[in-house]
Amino acid sequence: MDDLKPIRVFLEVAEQLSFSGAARALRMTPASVTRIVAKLESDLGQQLLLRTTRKVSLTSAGAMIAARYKALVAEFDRAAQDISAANRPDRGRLRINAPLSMGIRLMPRLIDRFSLAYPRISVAIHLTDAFIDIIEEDCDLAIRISGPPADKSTIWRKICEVPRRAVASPSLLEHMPKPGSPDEIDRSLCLSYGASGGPEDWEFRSGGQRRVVRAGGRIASNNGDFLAELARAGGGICVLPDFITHGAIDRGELVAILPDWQLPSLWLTLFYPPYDRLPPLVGTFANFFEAYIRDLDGLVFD
Amino acid sequence: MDDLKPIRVFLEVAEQLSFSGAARALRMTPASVTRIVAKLESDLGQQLLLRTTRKVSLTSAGAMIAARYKALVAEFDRAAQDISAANRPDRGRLRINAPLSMGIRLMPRLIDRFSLAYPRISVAIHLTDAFIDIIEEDCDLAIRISGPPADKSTIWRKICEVPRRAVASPSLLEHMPKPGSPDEIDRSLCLSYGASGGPEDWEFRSGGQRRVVRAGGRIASNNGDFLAELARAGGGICVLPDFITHGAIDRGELVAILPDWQLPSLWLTLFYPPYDRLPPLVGTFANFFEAYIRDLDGLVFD
DNA sequence: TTTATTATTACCGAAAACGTAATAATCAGG
DNA sequence: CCTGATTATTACGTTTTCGGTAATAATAAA
Repeated sequence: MDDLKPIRVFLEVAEQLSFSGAARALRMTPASVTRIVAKLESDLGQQLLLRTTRKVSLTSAGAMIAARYKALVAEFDRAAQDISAANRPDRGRLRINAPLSMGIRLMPRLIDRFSLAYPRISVAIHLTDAFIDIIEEDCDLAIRISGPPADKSTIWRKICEVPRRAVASPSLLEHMPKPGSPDEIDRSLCLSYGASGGPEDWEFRSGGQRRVVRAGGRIASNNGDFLAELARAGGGICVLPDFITHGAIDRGELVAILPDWQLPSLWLTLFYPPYDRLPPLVGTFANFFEAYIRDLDGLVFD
Repeated sequence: MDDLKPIRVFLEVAEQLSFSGAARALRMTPASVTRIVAKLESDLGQQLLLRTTRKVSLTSAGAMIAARYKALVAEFDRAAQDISAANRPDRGRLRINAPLSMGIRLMPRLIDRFSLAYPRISVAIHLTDAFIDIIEEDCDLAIRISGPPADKSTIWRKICEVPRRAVASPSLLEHMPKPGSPDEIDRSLCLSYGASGGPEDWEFRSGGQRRVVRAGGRIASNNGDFLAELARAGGGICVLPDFITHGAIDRGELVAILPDWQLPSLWLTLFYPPYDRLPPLVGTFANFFEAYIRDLDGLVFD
């Protein structure tokens, strides 16, 4: 009832006005053609063809139905062809998810280049800092900046590391003793970053030493740019990726504190939904993305 | 590859974003849904759905393909509905074949009435006196006037008899002795009717007597009206159905000769192609046709 | 009349579809 | 943290369907 094959067989018979001719054209036996057309007629409840052993012709109903189905089958084939043609690495639609601060700095130029290189690929960018459920969200690929991923239900690909440093405004530093070690940091001044609004652990390392500062100040935000602005205004100390702070540092609006102590880098990672095999389009973007980042000079986006 | 069922299943899953939900909606087991969708993905060579045990979502390709196929399946269903709705006795298209002389007199008014009674049926009338091969010609029903049919490859239905008589013009009769018996007819004056142009046998009966006149005059035609006109002009004697000659007889332009001798009537017959079962539309017309002829007063069409 | 081709049917083996049951993974609630 | 419920999936056995071969009846050409 839902099979196009009997319809195709009938159309071939209707065109050739011969069962055996249709059988030859479709590489099947005349017996099959007979059976299939007979079943189609039975299913439709109307006679489509008039046959003697020597002549075949269409009934009125048969002619009408053939015309109708011919157009429909052609449309179906066109759709099937489009669908298989769409399964190519250089055309189609991509839904990309990226974090806000990084997305605003990096993605516009990157997507512009990508779109130039692959004009047949359309891209939808969704920017959010939420820890999205990559499979519930409708996206083909998510860009995240975080620590090494632990989630096993997703596939990820590390692109590069994202160095961070602790920064504060010069004005703030004037009013407090310049810390020589993490232990000397005033924790009430620490602006913590995170979705929960809870405290954040800053793990400083220098040589063999390791100091953890629990940054649970009065102010927290899930947005790095907000924290950077706050720090620039003298509101506290925060730990942020360099790509957020380097502009302010160059202009002297922010100063790196504890320059001899390193913080563990975050990872710039591509997350995939649990594909059985990667769609060609996603692979195309992933490769482009990796190459673009590699060619950047030290993750300085703007 | 030509089956719509996997597509329907996929569309249901895509809509509900649930395999088991789709299974319930389609009255099948979740196992079947899984298998069918998996096979569809394999056939298309692309992943359509992302699934964990708890969440299902569409890939980019899946969303595109679902949209495309949804429209196509809807069209297919519409076509199927149209086709089954067309299988009704009161709508559709009829191709009718009728002989010329009779068709011109009878059919216009008949078809007009028919069309009024069945406004949803469209009719194509093909007029010809040729002995058509009803199955090679594209027609659903043929009206013929002839002797009792012998063809066994067609189905026929006798509607009524068509009386004939021998006629000539009054002027012709003035110049020859009025025949009292068929034997006295001048055979060189006999105009024969027939497709072949060959002689025609006229079988006169009166009481128990029987006389056969081989009408093989100098002039023959396959058109009754032509012969009637020729006879009216004094060109000879011919045997024609009353419906052709009665007008001229009423006006005195033709005169029936040998009024005491009867010629065997022809049959007005409906011929069907070798249907396994009669299409409803054809039955509708056949019944209408028979009733129309029955209500006519002595086959006087005009 | 003979021969060849046609559409059809019966029969049989192969392939596909289906349902049942079992399994692993995930979420909700106590 | 644990239990129960629901999910998608897979394995297995059965049933159904499909397809080819061969035989049959009918027709056209030679």
